[in-house]
Amino acid sequence: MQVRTRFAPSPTGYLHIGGARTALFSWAYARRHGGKFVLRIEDTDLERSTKDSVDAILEGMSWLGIDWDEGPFFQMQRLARYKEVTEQLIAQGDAYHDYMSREELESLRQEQVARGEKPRYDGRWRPERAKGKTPPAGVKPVVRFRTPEAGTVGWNDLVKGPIEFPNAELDDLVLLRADGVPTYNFGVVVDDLDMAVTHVIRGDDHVNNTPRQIHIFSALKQKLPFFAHVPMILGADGERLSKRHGAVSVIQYRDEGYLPEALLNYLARLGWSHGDDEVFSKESFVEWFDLGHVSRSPAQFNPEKLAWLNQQYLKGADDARLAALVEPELRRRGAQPGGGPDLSRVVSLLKDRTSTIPQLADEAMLFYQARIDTGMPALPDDVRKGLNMLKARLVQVTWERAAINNAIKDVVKASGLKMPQLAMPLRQVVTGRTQTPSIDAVLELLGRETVILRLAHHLEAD
RNA sequence: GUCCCCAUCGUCUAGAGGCCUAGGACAUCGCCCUUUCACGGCGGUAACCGGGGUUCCAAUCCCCGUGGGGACGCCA
Repeated sequence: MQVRTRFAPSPTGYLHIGGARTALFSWAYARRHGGKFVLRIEDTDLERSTKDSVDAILEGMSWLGIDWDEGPFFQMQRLARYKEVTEQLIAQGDAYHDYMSREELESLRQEQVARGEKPRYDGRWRPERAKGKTPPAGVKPVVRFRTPEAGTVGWNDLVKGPIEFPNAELDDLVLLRADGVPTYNFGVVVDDLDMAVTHVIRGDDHVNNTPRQIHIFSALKQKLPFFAHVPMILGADGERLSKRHGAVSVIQYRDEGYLPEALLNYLARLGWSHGDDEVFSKESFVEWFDLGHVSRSPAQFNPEKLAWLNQQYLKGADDARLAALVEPELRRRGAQPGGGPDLSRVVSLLKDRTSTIPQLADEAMLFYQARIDTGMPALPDDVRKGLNMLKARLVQVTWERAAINNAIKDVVKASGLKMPQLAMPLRQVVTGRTQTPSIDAVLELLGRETVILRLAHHLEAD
């Protein structure tokens, strides 16, 4: 049997973290088993579905590197098919027309809730109950599924194990709205069947839909796919992930300077594990992925760990690639990266000190600022003297790190200053900062001209 | 309210009855490295929700409680 999985988002917003992880697991399962991964857009919510959302979802997936083999298919282009299946179900007696108005339904629900019952359709238009009733004029009916009333439905969930529902808990769900658009539970079943999906891997929030879908599969006399329900991702406070938790959109992480491989690794590791492995490639993930090691309980999103992972990937990333990501950030900060030292070398020096691209850009700014504000009080005389000595030495020295370092050490010796007494003011005068990489490396990259200029400027002004 | 699911350090997790004095990672604390800050290295604090069973033996199996999450739409 060829494994076929799918990701079926509804285009009502960006691709969020939870959806991305579901997609990732589904994708990985297909890849792991040499199967196919299908993308299907569930756009039957006419009110909320947008083209922009479709684009945003595809963009998010592409950025993460989750590729699909078939699709995207759009449910709204398959209406004829849903109608056809509906008619078959009606003919079989497994579905029927329901003429209840929304208002009637609403008041029924209110009564039920008031009585402490589960709100549900009461089956008043079921064929066996509607005998002799004449449909009200002018009402366009919906089509409802005739759910079995006795017994139980269950399945062996590949993540959660056996799950069972009493049929008495289920009511007759709407399959087709009056306008001929299918509802979620119906569209899913028809599509998963038509697209030959073998493994339905989806979010935990669909567990309650599964029994309804199983009934439809059965009425259609089709074999069930395997179901695997992966737990939700919660915010750092344990609440359901939402906008107020900061970034929840995949694209937002791109824009905030995370590397796609880092987010992918983080998401893979959230709710799934492979022993003690923490940092692993996409290839390893595909090779190792299995549903048996997916956690059964919800996981809290932890931004600190994501940041750490991003730093790991930053450290190992190619300098030219990082330079290309940092450059626009520098421009945004008003710098002209073309004028200063080679950005790749700057990035190489700084990349293991930061955890995101914008932070890297912040650090890199010192190499491209036209003017620096040292914010220093007046220098003591001996330090002034030392810096002047150093300036004189630096004018002549071979411009490379070791020689610069020797010059600094010589001045320390000659001036009687301690290393920190000279090095700290030097750092601050030249970079405007108290924390930088090794000062000799910074000076080398900055270039003789800039260093002398900045030294001279400060020593005169002081 | 009803139904479904879940429960190991603050967080992500390892753990399939004896390998557990419960392991790893993030975070946190301390030390080392160092001209600063990082990086890195070493070490520390920190968990099996509670109660009953089953068993020679339970973090692992069963039951009850508690807590958390999810679902009850002509949304998906």
